[in-house]
Amino acid sequence: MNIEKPFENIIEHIINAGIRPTRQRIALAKLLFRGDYRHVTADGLYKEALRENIRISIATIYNTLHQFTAANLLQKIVVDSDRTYFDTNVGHHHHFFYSDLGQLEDIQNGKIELLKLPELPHGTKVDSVDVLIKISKKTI
Amino acid sequence: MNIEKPFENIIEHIINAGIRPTRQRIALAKLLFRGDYRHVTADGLYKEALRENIRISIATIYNTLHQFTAANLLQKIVVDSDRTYFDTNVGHHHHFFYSDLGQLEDIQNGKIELLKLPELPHGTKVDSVDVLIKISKKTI
DNA sequence: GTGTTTGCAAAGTGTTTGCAATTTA
DNA sequence: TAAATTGCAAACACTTTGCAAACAC
Repeated sequence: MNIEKPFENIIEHIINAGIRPTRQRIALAKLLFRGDYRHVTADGLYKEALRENIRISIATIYNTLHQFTAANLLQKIVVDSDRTYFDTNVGHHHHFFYSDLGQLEDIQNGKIELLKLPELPHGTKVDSVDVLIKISKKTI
Repeated sequence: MNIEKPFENIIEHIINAGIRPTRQRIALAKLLFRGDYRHVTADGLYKEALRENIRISIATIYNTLHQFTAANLLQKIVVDSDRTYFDTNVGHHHHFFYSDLGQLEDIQNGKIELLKLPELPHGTKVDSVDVLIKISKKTI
């Protein structure tokens, strides 16, 4: 059985990433990194923080999301042009997007495979390959 | 050899789509549908129109792009959260995105293949499957 | 003529920024 | 106490909207 000290681990986590563990950043890290992978938007995380009585401004939410992203604790996902999503799963993987709900869901690695990549335009290199499967409720 | 009347064809094109061929819409359609497939942004198309001495407002650019999209003359592509791209190629295909340049390029059909799609969450159906390959200039 | 479309300016949305006050090390 | 961070309000970029004037049929 694995005895954890989740709180300290999260602080270590962000310290190791070279980020000063301020009250706000610790609070957000606790929301983000305690448990399953998550997909959050700035506004969603802000509301969640308020609900949990974390005193924080939306500016700090944005700052923190970007710092965490720069430190590779989060990954930015582009799904629709209205809002930016951040994924706590920074490994390489693809996504379902529930168009109806505006919600992202990871596709397990290995559940999808790209056969045959096209040849790249001359003098370029691949930065990322992303598959996005948009889904919606089936109507009989 | 195929003798075309591109101007009339374009008008027919939008009339067939159930869109009234106003001066502005014809002008934009001529920019968009005369020749190779294109990827445009609202602002890019606006500047291009101004350069060609087409008197039009940015509001009308947006209206027209949306009407054309609703009529399936254009397809919206989500690449980055700062701007919306519209693709004159409405067939199913995937994209390269030059991160450096903010430019989209079609991947020829058949150049990429998805092997194995994941099973969908229960009660859902696929609306679209998009592959986006971000590329940038190779630095030796 | 009548209903549609245009263009302007104003409003809206999500995000970023400048800067004084606060907090961290 | 020096340097980094926060939070507010203002600024921003892109997009949408309300409405009177112009246009298409």
